[in-house]
Amino acid sequence: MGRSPCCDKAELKKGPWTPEEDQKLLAYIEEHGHGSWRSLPEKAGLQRCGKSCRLRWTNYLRPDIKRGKFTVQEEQTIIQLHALLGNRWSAIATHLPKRTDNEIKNYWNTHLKKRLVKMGIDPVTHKNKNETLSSTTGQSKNAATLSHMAQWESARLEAEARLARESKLLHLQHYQNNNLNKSAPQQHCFTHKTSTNWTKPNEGNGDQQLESPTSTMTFSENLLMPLGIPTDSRNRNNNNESTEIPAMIEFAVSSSTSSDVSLVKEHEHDWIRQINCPTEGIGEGFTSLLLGDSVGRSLPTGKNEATVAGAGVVNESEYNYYEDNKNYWNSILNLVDSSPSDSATMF
DNA sequence: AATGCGTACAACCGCCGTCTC
DNA sequence: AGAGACGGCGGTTGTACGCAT
Repeated sequence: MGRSPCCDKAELKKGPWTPEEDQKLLAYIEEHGHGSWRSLPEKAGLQRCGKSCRLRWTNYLRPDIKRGKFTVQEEQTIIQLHALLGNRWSAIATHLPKRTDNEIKNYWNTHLKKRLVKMGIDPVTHKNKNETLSSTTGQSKNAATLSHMAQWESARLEAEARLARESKLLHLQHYQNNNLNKSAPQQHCFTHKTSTNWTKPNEGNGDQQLESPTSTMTFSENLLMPLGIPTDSRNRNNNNESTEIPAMIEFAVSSSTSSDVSLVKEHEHDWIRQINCPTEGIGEGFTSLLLGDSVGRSLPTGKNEATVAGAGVVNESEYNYYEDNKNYWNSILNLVDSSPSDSATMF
């Protein structure tokens, strides 16, 4: 019954990884793929638990990780997604290419959360704290709205997970069919072209030519497009103009099976309807988050230039970015709520 | 120069759903 | 069927670092 224990914890090393350990892990995965994490440390000559190896790989050594400062756009995305998903870092990370859930989580806790608090925004509800305190009757509605949003997003994630499983199976079958003649079964967890010049994630120019479809969810490349992980997030509209299609929209458009759609549809209208009512519920808080002083450093006021606490001056590109974001969320709402009679404009 | 404090982030911990035997 | 390992996830902690005093 069951399996043998993962590792003999008594002899395992803990704490920070040394460059030598990193090198061993990298070299092993480069050659063999990670395979079973449980057996990896022994094969790679590491005195580490498999779990520790996996974390080191996924959070630090993976070649497709972008490190360093988060851009304003990334910050906005995190805030927006956090408002929608809460502390579901892995889900948020799937919409931020090359960022790990751990990194996003850390960044939220050390930067964004504090920034929102300073601005008087509740980092949990994303509502202005004054509004939260003043509207006791609105609290239940807010909770209901959040609940509906959570239901909707849960349904979406459920469908996403199912699709991932199905696609993984398909991909595995495809891989097996194409590799019957190969002797050693290799993990296809990433594709790495430069086999000799590994650079540590903190090094290099951030545009390393390392191709890897590996996300924190370890999808194959076949999965990235339907799940909206931007292998190429550019899309064309009717006028053949390049437009940024939000990841969630891509997902909704291209990957939902009929059952998935119905699953999602069960929940979507309730909270969309509530979001459409701008005087109550999360819509208000969210709108104020995006329009008001919360992320004001990238938003213009009525004046030529706006300076916000610790933020600096808003320039034209930032204003355009705001406009993009406005369109982003309107697009999400319009797409999700596909009924032509309902125009889901919240900004 | 020494000390204290705050910040950032890598790494660990524990839980949970899934999978394997 | 069910025990137990695996892998993923979110929360928390430990520690290195920078800055102020």
